[in-house]
Amino acid sequence: MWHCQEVTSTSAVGAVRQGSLRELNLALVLGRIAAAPTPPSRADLAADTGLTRATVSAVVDDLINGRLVSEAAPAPRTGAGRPARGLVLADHGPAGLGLEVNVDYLAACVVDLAGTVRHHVVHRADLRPVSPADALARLAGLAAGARAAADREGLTLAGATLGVPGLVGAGGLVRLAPNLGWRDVDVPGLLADHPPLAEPVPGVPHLVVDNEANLGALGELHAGPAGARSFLHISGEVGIGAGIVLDGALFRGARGWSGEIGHIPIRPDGPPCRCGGRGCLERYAGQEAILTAAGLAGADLPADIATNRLAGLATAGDLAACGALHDAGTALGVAVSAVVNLLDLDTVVLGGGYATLAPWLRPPILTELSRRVLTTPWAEVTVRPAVLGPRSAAVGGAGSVARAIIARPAGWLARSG
Amino acid sequence: MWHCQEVTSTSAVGAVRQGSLRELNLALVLGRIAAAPTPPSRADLAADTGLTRATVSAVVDDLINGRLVSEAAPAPRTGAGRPARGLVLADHGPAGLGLEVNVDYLAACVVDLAGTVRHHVVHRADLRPVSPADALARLAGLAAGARAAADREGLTLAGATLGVPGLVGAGGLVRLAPNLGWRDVDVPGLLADHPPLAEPVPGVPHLVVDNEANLGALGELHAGPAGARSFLHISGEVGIGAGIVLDGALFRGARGWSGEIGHIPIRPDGPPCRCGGRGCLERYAGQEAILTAAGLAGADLPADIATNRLAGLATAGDLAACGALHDAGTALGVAVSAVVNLLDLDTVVLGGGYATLAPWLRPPILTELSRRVLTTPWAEVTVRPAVLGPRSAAVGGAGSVARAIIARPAGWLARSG
DNA sequence: ACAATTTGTTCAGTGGTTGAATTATTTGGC
DNA sequence: GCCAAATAATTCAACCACTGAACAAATTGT
Repeated sequence: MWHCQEVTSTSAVGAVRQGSLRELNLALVLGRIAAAPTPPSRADLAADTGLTRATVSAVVDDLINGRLVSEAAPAPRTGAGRPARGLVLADHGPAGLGLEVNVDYLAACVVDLAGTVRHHVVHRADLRPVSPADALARLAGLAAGARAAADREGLTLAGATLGVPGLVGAGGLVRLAPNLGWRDVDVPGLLADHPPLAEPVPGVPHLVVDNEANLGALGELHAGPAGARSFLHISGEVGIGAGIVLDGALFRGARGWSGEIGHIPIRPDGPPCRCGGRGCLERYAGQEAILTAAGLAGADLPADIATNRLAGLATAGDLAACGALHDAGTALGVAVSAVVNLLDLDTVVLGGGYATLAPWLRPPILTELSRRVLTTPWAEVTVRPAVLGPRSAAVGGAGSVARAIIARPAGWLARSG
Repeated sequence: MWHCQEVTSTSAVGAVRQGSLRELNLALVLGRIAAAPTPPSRADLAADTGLTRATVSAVVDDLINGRLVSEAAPAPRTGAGRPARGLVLADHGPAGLGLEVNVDYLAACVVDLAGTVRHHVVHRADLRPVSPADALARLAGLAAGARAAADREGLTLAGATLGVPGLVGAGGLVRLAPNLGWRDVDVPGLLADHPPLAEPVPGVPHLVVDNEANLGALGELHAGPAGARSFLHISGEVGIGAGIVLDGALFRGARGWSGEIGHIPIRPDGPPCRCGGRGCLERYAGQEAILTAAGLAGADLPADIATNRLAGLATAGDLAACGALHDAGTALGVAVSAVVNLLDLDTVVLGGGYATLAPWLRPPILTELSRRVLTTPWAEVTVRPAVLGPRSAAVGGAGSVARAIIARPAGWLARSG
């Protein structure tokens, strides 16, 4: 008579008109095709979704005609019966364009519906002395190349996402990117001079500008293990950012500025931080702090080179390097303990520069977690490096465009008939 | 050509069958009636939702027949035309039962669809020496009284929610309620001996057991200002818990154990905490810490009496009391800064015992926030006491049952025809 | 009294799902 | 080699819920 069960709060969706039924079922079926480990048949989908086979057939026809799905060999089966036709996401339909501006490189990539990276270019350059307009002009060049590559592959770019290392406000305005030296840069305005980078598709924004750590988290969500629905993705660059994925969706906060984990207070009376606070995490686990403690501060190397050298020293057993990483990991562990106590996450992903340094950061983080997290006796917390490695923002951004189409295929289908 | 806009991740809803259309529109229309500041007419709802007036009429007929909605005087209007008939949530339909077991009281209340508290009983008793079975037996007595009250008012109890000050696992198992002395208590099992407290309604669980701070947050969500969609509700009792509301939904975490803000590390090398960590917030801002600092530790008073006395001393300008509250507020401010940096929340609600102490806690919290939150220059953070006051969990739990029916009215309508 | 206006209902029409029957294509037994 | 069994996919009449327009109802203002 008594039993307990959660009521998942039905998110108040808008008006449900007549045609919404088809829209919803297109999204439902396409989502199942995307999530299936092997190419499902129409019959599998009918059994899986609860729709009738007739409806699934009609829906799948629409998806195939719209170049979102194509037929392939199904999962092998034994026994009698007409063989199934497997359904997979099309490799010749829409694709997402991912862009990234960071302190010492530009990147562009193209990701198709299945999440496969079909094109990826990284252009190394120190962007700090370059004006935002010039940096974005160079980026537009990379984007044009990516578009040509997409055309060659038979893909249609349906939207673009740009990652920047900073706070992004409404309308793509970059409020503050301290390590790039940007302040109140109107990115869409500056990119408007260049030819548009994607076809207009209803429901998919032409250009989204987002924090680099957020996009890294999205990349991890789609490229990482399928079960990971809630996790913290920490991006250790010059600053420390974090993308928070809750229940399979990026959580952006009231104004889109969530994830500023670098300024969580570790020691309230610690050394002052440029943010105005004291004892922020960045002062203990930021790139500068780690390199200084490891004795690599004077070299003034590009970030990725310095990180690799640090990893090399630590592998060789260098005491200063190991000590620096241990201390940084301990500080990270204190901050992550706060986050896990607050949000009850079961997974923490080390991304950005931390992806390379994960072997040394992980043990002290786990030590602090086991010491400070209340629920440790009942539940493990997994700490692992990002599967996409240190430069995941562009891929994550491009993937998020592809996922937007999978989440709402009706927009793409309405594009041109 | 370039513009920026978020793609809200369409949460993958289950199968969308034929009848789902009606289910969704029932929820849509009922939700608008619940959210409207004044009783809307059918025509208002049609304009508001985008459905046709014909559809709205049909949907409203179902809702009225199912005793979820009733007609009332509409908002006054000037000008010509047939007068509208206003629609309000029924005061004679389903209602939620809210229960709470806390350290020094039991509570039961009945909340109707509109969120009105129709019955509320608080039974003061020190529950620490009482066995869980006895405590729940007493609670069942209060619940029976609440059910009788609901019958007298013409209400039908559609579900119950029980709040406890501790970690709740799957199936309503209370893993740990330290201040109550409970460990691995099977609450639904112990309550099964007593007559069921609510009618079975599809889609509404008979009994949900949840953390008291979570329920307080839900109460705040529904009783507080309509605009508050994301906030942190801090419940300061013997321990310090928090309920996190994100985008209008309670965030429970991977295992339902989110909100353990009391064990966020404030000073990593601070005094040891009973959780095994060091320098946890609870050691600086927990009830015991505050009362000790204020010189009220020896009195061994019930929590609410002690809190009121402390507030009295602070009002009178007592230096020890003011200093204790200032220090506690500062520690809270450090922890809240971490949370706001991480989640970018725009509102923090002081609940539980903190509701009474808010006038003294607020200033030091704001000071720390302005110092430590990166986005302070662009965005204010509101810190305010809970509108439901210090004993909000039972009301919040009962309200969540009512909201579950509003979110999915089809279950209630299918109940008996 | 009557036009204007707004609300709410009725009703034929339509889009999309349903469920059963039908066709298509393979395996396995005789 | 042929046929029964089995599974996949399609076709089609029925049905459900929404749509849009016409209509009835109830009030205000001239």
